[in-house]
Formats: sequence, structure tokens, C-alpha cells
Amino acid sequence: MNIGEVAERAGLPAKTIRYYEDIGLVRPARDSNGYRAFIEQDVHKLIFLARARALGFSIEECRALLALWEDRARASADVRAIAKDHLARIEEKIADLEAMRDTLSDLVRSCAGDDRPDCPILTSLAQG
Amino acid sequence: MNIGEVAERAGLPAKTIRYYEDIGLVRPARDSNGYRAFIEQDVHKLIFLARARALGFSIEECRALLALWEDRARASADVRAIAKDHLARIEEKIADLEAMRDTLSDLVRSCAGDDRPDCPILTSLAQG
DNA sequence: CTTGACCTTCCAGTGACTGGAAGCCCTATG
DNA sequence: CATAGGGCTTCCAGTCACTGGAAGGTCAAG
Repeated sequence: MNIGEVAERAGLPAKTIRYYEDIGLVRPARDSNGYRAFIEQDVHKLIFLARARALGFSIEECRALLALWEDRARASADVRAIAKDHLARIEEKIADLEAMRDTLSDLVRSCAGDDRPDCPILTSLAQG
Repeated sequence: MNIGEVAERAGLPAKTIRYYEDIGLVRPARDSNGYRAFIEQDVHKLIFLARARALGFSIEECRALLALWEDRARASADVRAIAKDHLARIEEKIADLEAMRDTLSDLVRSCAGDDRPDCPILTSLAQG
């Protein structure tokens, strides 16, 4: 299977798949013409990666999850720990963004948004 | 005023202030010894930048906001438009993260997290 | 005179791609 | 059989907003 078809099936750009090979996440074989020759197992890995990335896991977390996935003797506790850490970081990010959103929406609401120069947004940025 | 004191007052690392000079956000004068010589106006700018960055505005948005701040003939509508766009992007990000959080917390809850290999997190990543 | 804190520039690395150039390979059509 | 196109290859550079570190100049205190 060539990279184009794999990209289609995994829902990832071909460029990204080449990058994943570069950093050792997948190791497709090669045809005699130099083209990457993917097998089903590679496709499954890439779909796994695409889903993990969509949930916001970092590449290194994906690498760890992939290793656990392939390790039949894994402890589910190890998987859960990675997911829990990630969940905590996401919740932090949400909180940060919500704080920004609250401040910003106050500012946007308080600004007339007309052709006059008076602007509480700028005033707030200048004064804190 | 040397960069260290400015960094302290603006709450920004000295490295960041040098970077802001590199990309033309501030233009401090120079002492005869080559040290940057900041005046109050530079400090105000940097504080403004620090606050705008803390609200998540990109560097280019900060540049635009700074230009509006310094333009006495500005229309508050222009400021408000930048802030509104940014607010919309933040709300998008929050929604994305909340979707991830919901999925992840389901998965974490459903995983035993013991020393056995069975793991709904991996199953879900593999199957969708 | 030396120590140590501060300042300078420049280069490289971060994360996770993404764009683009230059060139090979394969298939279909005239 | 030549060619046109699409897909594949590698490699280099750029993104964003810094951040770390090396090598070296400057300044105030002891």
C-alpha cells in the first residue's frame, strides 16, 4: 500500500506520515522502487496515532501509548496514568482559557466599537 | 534603565524583551557601552505587551493593538474587532478542549488502572 | 586586582508539522 | 514510442514565540 492510500485511510496528510516515520513512530517497509510499502498493521498504528493526537496527546505520549498497546503484558495502570496526566493538563488549559475568555468578553462588551478613539480595551491593557 | 530592571518591572524575561526588540515591538535607545537604555515609555509598552500576551493575543495582534494604542485618531471599532476575533478563537479552543476532556474523562473513569492489561483507553484508541 | 553580576551578540533547539524545490516512477494516451 | 500527469522520493527551510547556552564585554564592590 502506498502512502497516498494510507493517508486517506488514516485521515493524516502524507507529509505527517513521513514525519512519523522520521521520528520512529512507524517503520514501513520499502518497495524495490523506493516507495514506502505499508501493511495493515502500519495503517492500524497510524489510525491509533491519529486518534491519540486528536485527543491532544503529545507525540511522546503517543509513543508511550503505542508501546503499551503493543505490549501484551502491560498494566492498564500505566495507560491510565498517562491519560490522567494529560487530562489534568487539559483541564488546566481550559481554566486558563476560560479566565482569558471572561476578561476578554468583559472588555469587548464594555467597548463601544464606534469611530471614536475611547476604548476600555486599550485602557485596560495599559493600566492592568 | 537597563534591561534587568525593565524585565522586573514588566514581568517579562530579559530574553523576551530582546526578542521583542528584534521583531520591532520596542526600540530602546543605547548607552555608549552598548547596553539598551529604556525609558518609561518603553516600560509602558512592555507592560502593555505583557498584558496583551497574557490574554492570549498573538504577537501580530499585539503589534496591531500597540499601533492603535499609539494612534490618537484610532476608532475603538478597530480595537474591538481584534478582541472579538480573538475571543472567538479562544471560545473555539475551549470547545475543542472540552470535547477532549469529556472523552478522556470517560476513558479514565472506565479504566481499572490495575496491573492487568485490559484497557478501554487503548481499545478506544484502536477502534475509535 | 579580582570576583561576580550584569550586559552584549549569535546560534541552535523547541513541537509538530507544513511548504516547496528538484527529481524519480508509473500509467495512460496519442 | 514519446509524453503528460500524477504520485512518489529526499532535503531544506519556515512556522510561533520564545528559550538555552556559549563566548565575551562592562561595571561596582571588596
